[in-house]
Amino acid sequence: MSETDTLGIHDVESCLVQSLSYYMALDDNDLRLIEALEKEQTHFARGDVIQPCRTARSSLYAVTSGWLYASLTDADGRRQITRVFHPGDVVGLSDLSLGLSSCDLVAAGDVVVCPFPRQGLAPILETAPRLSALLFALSARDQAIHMDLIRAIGCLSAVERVGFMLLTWLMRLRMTGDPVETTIRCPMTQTEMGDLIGLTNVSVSKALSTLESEGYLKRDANTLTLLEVDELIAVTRFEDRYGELDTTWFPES
Amino acid sequence: MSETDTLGIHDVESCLVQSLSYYMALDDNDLRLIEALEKEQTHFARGDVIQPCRTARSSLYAVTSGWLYASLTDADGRRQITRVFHPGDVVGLSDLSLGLSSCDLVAAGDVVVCPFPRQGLAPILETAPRLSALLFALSARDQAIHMDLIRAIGCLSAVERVGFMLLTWLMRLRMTGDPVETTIRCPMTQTEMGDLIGLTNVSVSKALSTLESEGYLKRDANTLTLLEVDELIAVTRFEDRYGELDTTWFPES
DNA sequence: CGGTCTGTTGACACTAGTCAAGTGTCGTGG
DNA sequence: CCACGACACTTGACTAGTGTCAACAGACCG
Repeated sequence: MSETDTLGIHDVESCLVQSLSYYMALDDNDLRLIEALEKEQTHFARGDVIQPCRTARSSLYAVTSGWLYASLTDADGRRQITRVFHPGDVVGLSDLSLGLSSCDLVAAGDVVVCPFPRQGLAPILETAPRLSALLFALSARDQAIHMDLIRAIGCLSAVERVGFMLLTWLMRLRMTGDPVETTIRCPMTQTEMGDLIGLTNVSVSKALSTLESEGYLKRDANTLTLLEVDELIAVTRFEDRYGELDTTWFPES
Repeated sequence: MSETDTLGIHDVESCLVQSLSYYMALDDNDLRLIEALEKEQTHFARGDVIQPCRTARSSLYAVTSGWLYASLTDADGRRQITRVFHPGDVVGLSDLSLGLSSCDLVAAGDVVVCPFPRQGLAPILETAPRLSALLFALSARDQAIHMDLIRAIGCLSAVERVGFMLLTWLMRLRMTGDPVETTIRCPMTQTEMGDLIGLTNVSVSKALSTLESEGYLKRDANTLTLLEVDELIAVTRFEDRYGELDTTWFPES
């Protein structure tokens, strides 16, 4: 199931450093603080519950590789996925205010994460105002992403919702990868996709077929290639939240 | 439309102080920093747009009185309300990361807010680690609230969604008011309610009638009284996010 | 080889949307 | 004081988009 190792990470460029420095220059103190968060790595396999719902004082995680998601399952079996995380993301900011975690964290594929306790944030807040501001901004961006999802589920048709989901993933993957990429290697099943955007697996299947027949999409195994990105953006009224981060209000370094 | 005054706020207990000190003891430095955020008050009337979508370097607001909401209107007229704010809430944290604001901010009734610029956060981050942590935790709680809304729109029936919405408001109002209150004086129209939970005004009307006929609810003008709170919580699988805030990870004072 | 999981497709049901008519309230202006 | 329009809400008839159910195909694995 899972395995913990204590390998140093100094030989590889830290995924969290890469992700955070995308937005802001990090000084030596920032780097040391971030490194402290990533000193432990844990592996999970597809379907593993990384952290169950209602965990007390839940951990935070920096994602090193793979996809994972936060989900909530009702007593009657209905499941809602509220957020999908990719390498470089910080997981768990949304539960910081809660004594018990609000979601299951589930590995969507094979995953490597670096868990760290909430107390790991205290030294950052005390000694690194700019890094604190960056984490604050990332928490804010998570909110913007949630609001976009609310709009998608509340306002868009089934086909539009699926297109929206694919665009969200593409723009996120472009942030830490090739900025003109059009292909997504997606480890999630159609049932999981449906649980994310409020549809059944059947509707997802039909929507993907429709997108394909209308020329927006090419499929091959679990690889999805978007063919008409700009048009899809227009149809779904998609807004990219990953491209830029406003840092003008941050404290001076 | 709107009116700005420069009255001191020292004579009345600040709504923001009241709301923040509900969770954490504030020291003199904290109080001075918060006071600086509330030095200006602005009034708006029902329907006024407090701040339009795509505003550059959007302001933050502390809500003094009244309800307001964040909404997004599509070109084809569909509108999604993503969040409703009440007195004591901090508005705008979700747009901190964005150069242009993602939502319209609209007054749901007559409203008094204290606007302050994003730069107002910098001195807090630099000199008040515990207050920074509290704001961070509030941003996290906003996320938890968004995730609950996503679940409601994605998983619940029309009647359940309306019940969920009423419970959310009730628990929020209990936080800064009477903790056993069961009555909500709601300034929002049924169309606005529908835009919040992904329904039409017609469905909201029918759902409210159903809740009333099943004994969950009593209505009188725009006053709503919940009669079977515990049962409604069970039916909608509602989780209260307002009761407690985990402060155990905060830096030492 | 059989079992499990994922995805596809078709028939049908049902929830919520759409449309429309009508009521009640409020504010304005004659 | 009443007439009028604007707006919020209610109710019923009908429609349409997804959900539900079921059968089946293909991939993978023990």
